[in-house]
Amino acid sequence: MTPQREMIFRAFFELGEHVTVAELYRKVCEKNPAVGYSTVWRNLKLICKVGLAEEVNLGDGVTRYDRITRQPHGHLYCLQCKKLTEFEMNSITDLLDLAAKQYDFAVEGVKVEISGYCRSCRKMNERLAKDGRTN
Amino acid sequence: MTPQREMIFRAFFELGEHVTVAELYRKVCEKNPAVGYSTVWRNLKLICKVGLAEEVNLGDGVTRYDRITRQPHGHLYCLQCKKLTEFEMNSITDLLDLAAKQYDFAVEGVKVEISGYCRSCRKMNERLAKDGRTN
DNA sequence: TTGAAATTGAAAACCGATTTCATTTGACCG
DNA sequence: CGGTCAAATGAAATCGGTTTTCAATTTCAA
Repeated sequence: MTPQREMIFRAFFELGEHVTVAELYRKVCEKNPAVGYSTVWRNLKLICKVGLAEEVNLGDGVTRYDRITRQPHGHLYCLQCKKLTEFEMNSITDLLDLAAKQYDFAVEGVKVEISGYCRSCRKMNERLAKDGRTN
Repeated sequence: MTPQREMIFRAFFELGEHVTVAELYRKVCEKNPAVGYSTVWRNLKLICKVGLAEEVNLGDGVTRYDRITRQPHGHLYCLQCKKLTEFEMNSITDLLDLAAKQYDFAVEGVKVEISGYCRSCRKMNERLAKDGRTN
């Protein structure tokens, strides 16, 4: 266990969910600017390999890393502000397991992503639309 | 409507689901090798923009394009043979809509991916394991 | 303490996605 | 029919995140 590794692991768990390599790298640099980007990347991969996190891919070009929590959860991804919100998914996983069983498929992981528009972005859009009309 | 565009649209719908840009490009080149890769890419994007397909991201580095079908469906992704299988998802989307509603989230799209091991890969692994033991 | 194995940092390589730009083409209007 | 102009194309360059390379350093067990 090198000091870099310890620092990276700590920083990862201090940060919230959905961490990117760049974010973690920035965080680690605050403590020790000498740590290399590739070291951060490799240790993030390691965290996944030992089962403490998993990669999340939203198709926006960057890989995020999610702590693996006791509760399976899905993601609400706002297409406008890009914010990621989690929702609990207990009842849904049962259904998914059932679906997989029909194909004799051994489930390792489940990813559910709902994309759309969050409340605050919709409100903002409504306001902007109104302003637009009155001008 | 240019001949390239028509050819690309046709080819996309002739190919099965989960098409990559490279696959479509190859397919189009069979008919007309003069068509450029970027044209294929741009038209694939266009197909998405007009609502005939959507991007699928499995985190393996390449973007796939799925025809939008009447039925919402999820994906079974075999971690070993990389094969993608679809499963019908009517009852599940109801639950997901419900979950989104609790966050006052306006749903645009839903993606469900189950990763794991398909039947045939598991069978093969069993066979290999047995062979290993008897040697 | 010592040597093998693991880890690190900097830089380069990689690779799919996307953009640039000069050129061609299609659609529309008179 | 021309003429024109916006849209589309093809080749090549660029972009940006990911991953690898490699020499130097560090860890750790014996």
